[in-house]
Amino acid sequence: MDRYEQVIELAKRRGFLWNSFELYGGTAGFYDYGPLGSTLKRRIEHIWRDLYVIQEGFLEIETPTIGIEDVFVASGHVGGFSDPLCECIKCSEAFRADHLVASIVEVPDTLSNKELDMIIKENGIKCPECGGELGNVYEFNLMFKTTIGPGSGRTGYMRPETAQGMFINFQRLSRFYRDKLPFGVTQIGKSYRNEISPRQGVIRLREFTQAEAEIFIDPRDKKHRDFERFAVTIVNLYSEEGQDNGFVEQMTLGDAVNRGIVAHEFLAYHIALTNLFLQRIGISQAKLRFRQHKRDEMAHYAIDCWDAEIETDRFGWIEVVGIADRTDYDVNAHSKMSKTELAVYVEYDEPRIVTNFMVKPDMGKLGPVFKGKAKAVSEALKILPQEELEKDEITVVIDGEEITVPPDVVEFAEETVKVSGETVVPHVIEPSYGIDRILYCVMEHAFDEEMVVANENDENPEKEERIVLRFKSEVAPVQVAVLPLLTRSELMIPAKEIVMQVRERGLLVTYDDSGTIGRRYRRNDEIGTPYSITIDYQSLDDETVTIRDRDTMMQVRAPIKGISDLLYNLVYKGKKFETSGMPI
RNA sequence: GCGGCUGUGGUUUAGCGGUAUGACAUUGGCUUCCCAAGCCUAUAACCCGGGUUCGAAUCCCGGCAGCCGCACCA
Repeated sequence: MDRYEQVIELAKRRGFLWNSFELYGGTAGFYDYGPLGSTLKRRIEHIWRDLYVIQEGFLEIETPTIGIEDVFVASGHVGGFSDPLCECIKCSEAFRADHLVASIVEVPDTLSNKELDMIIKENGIKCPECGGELGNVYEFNLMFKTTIGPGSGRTGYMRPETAQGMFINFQRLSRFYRDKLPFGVTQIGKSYRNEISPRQGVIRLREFTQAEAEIFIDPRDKKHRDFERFAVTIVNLYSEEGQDNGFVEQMTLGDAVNRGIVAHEFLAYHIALTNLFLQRIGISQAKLRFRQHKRDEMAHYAIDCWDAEIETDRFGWIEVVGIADRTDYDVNAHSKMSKTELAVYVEYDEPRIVTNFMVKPDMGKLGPVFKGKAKAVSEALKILPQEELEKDEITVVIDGEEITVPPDVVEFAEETVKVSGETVVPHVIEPSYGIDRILYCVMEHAFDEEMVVANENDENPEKEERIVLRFKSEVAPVQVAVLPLLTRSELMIPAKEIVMQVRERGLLVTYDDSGTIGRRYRRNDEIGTPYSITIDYQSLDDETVTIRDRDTMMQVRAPIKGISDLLYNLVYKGKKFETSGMPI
């Protein structure tokens, strides 16, 4: 059994996650989160919210998981979120049609399917595997399609990313932030991709949870005002150059920006923030790196893109976060599709005096002469240069028709105006997290087996295996277990009182009196409960209980009074276990 | 989507033509019991559908799912 199997087996058995629809045989690409998995996921999301929503001030929104067709036409997903596939008639092998013609055409990804078909036939391209005839090129789109409303309805798609919901709300969000760049917005929610053949369990799902931030910044200034905070943070950078030459560099983000490895401060700041988040939830530094997208794999609209990658036992390095500079691509795309200006007016520090050449067609005269074409004529006049307008006869071309305009219908002059700012289409920095993958990595990195002495009092102590999930206490689903040493009412009653007290403090606590104390400790080790409270007969004499630390199995004794505050500080405030009571 | 291997209680595993073996876990109980102890008790399984057969978990076909390889992963 490899580590993946061990983790998945534990996850299934102890209620973290399992394949969906098991009752009916299951379907690949869908997973259920059980009671502990859901809680773990919420805690990871909660820390994400703390960093992005509370600390950074990128407030959260929620938009539908179904989108209308226009949205994804504009975003390019209807046309582009698909690949032209081509199957061999003989051996049924499927190939990317654009890859097949790559040696013949320079820009194969711009061709239509018909063009691809033609090129394949004309050049007699055969199946690279068996040499058989190739079938027609077809598109496989990875979006789930649906119908909105009854009957033929209106086409809708399950969103393939939460991002579009934020872009299309640009105007309202910009107004919410009083039209000041930079501003950010976040969304945590489900996205959907109809993967051809999802494998690798929770690593590649058809329905998955994303946590995304879209940060709208001034394209002319990609410095970050708080960059100092992370300038000395050291991360593992796997740059384009590093990938070509096979090295990963540890360096400060300040150096990375200065040396031009990371495009700019804003992107570097968000690499640091991702680094901080992943370590806070328990990803080990040694198994975390940031890989730069190589020029040819980067989406055409991005300037620079870094993936946070986590090393796993079975799958190697997997991508869990993408941090991209998406430029103004999306905002422009939606602006064009919706015919709405999506931009921010940015005032200059000092107003500028600008001399402009102004053209004012007289619509009162143009209207009666040109009737329906008047508007087109006026637009054409506006873009004419001064020397054309100074001629005795002005000619413009409307729909290929040459039209002569008398000079008296248009006034023009040079005007000096005060310009106090300009409209700017913001660029977007996007950290995009795959929460499900991250959750799996947190479980795998927390998973540990160790050999411990079974019975300390035994003369020849035997070692036995202990499975423990070493979760950071902040993400552990169950935070405290309360265990009466024996199933005796004199111990059970005070134990239940402690449960109530700890619950009041907002901690997730379980009560367990079934089986021996050792078994109950191990049960809690296996689900990663960081602290266990045990009530014994001494508790009845002096109002104290023992607290056991999951990782070291050490115990201290502390008073029942104030135990909930103590536990809260242990779980959330980094209080040291050794200073939490009398050592035993 | 293609090829190979696989599918038995919650988990893991034996059986491979006559309704199923064991382990761990789980339930209830006993025991002043601090690291999966012991004793008693109870619950629980042949992936789904079709075929062959007197009889199928076992053989055959199809489906679904998992693993490995190929392809795919904007």
